[in-house]
Amino acid sequence: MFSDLCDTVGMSAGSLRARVRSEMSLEIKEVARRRLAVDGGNLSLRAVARDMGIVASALYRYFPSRDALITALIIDGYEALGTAAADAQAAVPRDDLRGRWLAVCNAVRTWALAHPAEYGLLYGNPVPGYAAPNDTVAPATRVVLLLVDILVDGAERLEPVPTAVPERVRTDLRRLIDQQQQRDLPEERLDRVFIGWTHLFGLISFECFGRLDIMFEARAEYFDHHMALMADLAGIPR
Amino acid sequence: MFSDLCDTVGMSAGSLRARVRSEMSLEIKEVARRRLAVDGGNLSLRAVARDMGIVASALYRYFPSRDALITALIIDGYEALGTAAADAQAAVPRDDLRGRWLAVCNAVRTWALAHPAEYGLLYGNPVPGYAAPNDTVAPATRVVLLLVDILVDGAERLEPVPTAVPERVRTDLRRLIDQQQQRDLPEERLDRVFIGWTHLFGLISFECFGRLDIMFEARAEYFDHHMALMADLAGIPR
DNA sequence: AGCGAACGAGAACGGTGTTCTTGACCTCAG
DNA sequence: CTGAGGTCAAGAACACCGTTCTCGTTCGCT
Repeated sequence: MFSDLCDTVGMSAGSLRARVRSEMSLEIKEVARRRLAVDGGNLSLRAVARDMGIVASALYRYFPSRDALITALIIDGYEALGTAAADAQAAVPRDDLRGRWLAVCNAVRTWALAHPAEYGLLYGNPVPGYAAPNDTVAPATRVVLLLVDILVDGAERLEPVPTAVPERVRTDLRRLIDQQQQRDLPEERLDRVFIGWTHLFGLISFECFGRLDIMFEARAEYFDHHMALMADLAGIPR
Repeated sequence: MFSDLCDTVGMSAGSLRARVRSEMSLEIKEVARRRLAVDGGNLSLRAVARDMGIVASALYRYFPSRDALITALIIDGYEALGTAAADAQAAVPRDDLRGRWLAVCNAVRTWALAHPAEYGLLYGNPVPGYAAPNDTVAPATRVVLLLVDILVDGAERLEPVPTAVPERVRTDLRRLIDQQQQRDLPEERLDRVFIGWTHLFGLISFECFGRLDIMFEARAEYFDHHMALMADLAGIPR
């Protein structure tokens, strides 16, 4: 999206100017991520600029506003998270459905615990006054699509799942299936994916936001236990 | 906690001063809640003061800092949410276990959708630089305790639940059971309560933070569908 | 009746995001 | 090779923000 910006400003794509410009954008985001990790959710442009030995207004050459920078961080975050999950899954044999399911879940948890502030950006409170632009919805779907892939891949080996899904919910599911061109995915199976997806991020948010701190010590086992149950619900054989 | 403050400052408990003081505190919180509902997560003391026709520094007579005001709002929020859930459950016949379960879940969802900014305060990102004081943990447990109550009340009518719970998780559960003096609650049953509890807030956070907006239209049915499944998992008979 | 505490106003400090102007620099066309 | 135009960082400025402090005023209790 910011490469677009370069073009609109009238810089030829491969020019040296454009290269240092994009490197500068990368460094700004990198420093911002570090600040985010240190300070928590409130990102200060002036602090980022200070860390770079630069004045705050200079950042506006690269990002039109603080929200734009945050948006870029969010997109990068979704992509990093999606990549981490995809890589973890790729390391598991393709026919080990349960292994892939748990690998994805654990990768998401690991990434979230390693980048709590970024995770909060992605899955916590919407930033006030800030409406997530459409650019964020595509990267945001990567994790759930990974889960879908697992069930599509192993379709014939899955255990049957109850078909009782409320009619209007089934309609929504049908629409989503059509949008994603996954014609051979039954609604009740996608339903179970969404149940696992909801639970995955519900539990990680609880852990990441500190709600389990005083309750559970064996948080890794607790997480695996939950996600194994979700795999059961999705009909993934043991 | 702020009545304590009054005492420490040296005001006799029932005095007129103390009364107008506590009324003032109430009004500040009320105005702050309205601001929160309008502006979203970022609460501005100056805006609150402006709404009250008062100067910002005057607020410091009643709350020692912005964090303290937010803490008060959080505690009030937990209590309002807990009360809403308890009231909804009380309106259902005591032996209708599933009805009570769904009533609690729906009450939480309804409250969250009616007070999204407050819900974000309670269950979203931890406020940056702000560590939840211990005063908030007790009110925060009310909802899950309501769910526990349902299963304890109907213990003999519940369907059996798999006893396979990882050892270290079982230890955590055992400790929680002892802390809450619920000696007759099996670990695997409490486990299922926590699964439902996690899913409840996971799904509501998704909905409240807008993650379901473009995916599901039948959100109420979707929610009921999920929570009914959680009731199944907890062994609540149909 | 008078003392002292609580109060609200206001100024001040250091922080924030954002805008605008200014001057230096680089790149490319003539 | 020179000049024009675009890009850049800097800095001042503006309007906010939380917080602290000081200053009269007010008001309740003894």
